[in-house]
Amino acid sequence: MNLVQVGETIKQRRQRLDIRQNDLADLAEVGLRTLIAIENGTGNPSFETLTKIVDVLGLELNLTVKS
Amino acid sequence: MNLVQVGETIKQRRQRLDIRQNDLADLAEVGLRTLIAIENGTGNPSFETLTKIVDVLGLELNLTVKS
DNA sequence: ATCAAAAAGGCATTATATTGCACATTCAAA
DNA sequence: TTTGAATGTGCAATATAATGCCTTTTTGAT
Repeated sequence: MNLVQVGETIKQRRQRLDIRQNDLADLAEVGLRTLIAIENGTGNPSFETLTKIVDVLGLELNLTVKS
Repeated sequence: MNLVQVGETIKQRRQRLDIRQNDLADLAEVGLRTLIAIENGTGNPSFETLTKIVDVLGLELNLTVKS
């Protein structure tokens, strides 16, 4: 799971939930610029920023042993 | 999965692999201070920093739909 | 109890993530 | 094809993550 994949997952999930970037950014309490960068695989969000977005979308981050 | 849990997971994995913080920091190419903060649940690492460490430890980050 | 190595904290500096504003581009509906 | 909404960018300012040096605390072995 790299930054591009994270961005794709977030974007797809947002679209499936039919939310606009602007609203997701508000709900997650992050800047629109930040959300855009993440969805596009640009940027390098902090864990906290990522968590805020992920939480709103009903997604979760996991850390497991690579199989 | 919050920052504290991430720190615990990393620390436990590092200890299981019998690596010192100093060596893990070198292998992952992050500062020792940064690693310490992460393991202690302090700080707020960027995705990239987290990935560097996680990669060395044979762990992986996943983003999935919360069940 | 002593000692050495590992872990952790204080502080200052540097690098960079986050943000808002204004503007540009893309897209979908009328 | 126009037009408004959604998405995305350039730039500058601010917040904060990352780092190193030095010191302190903790841990584990003898």
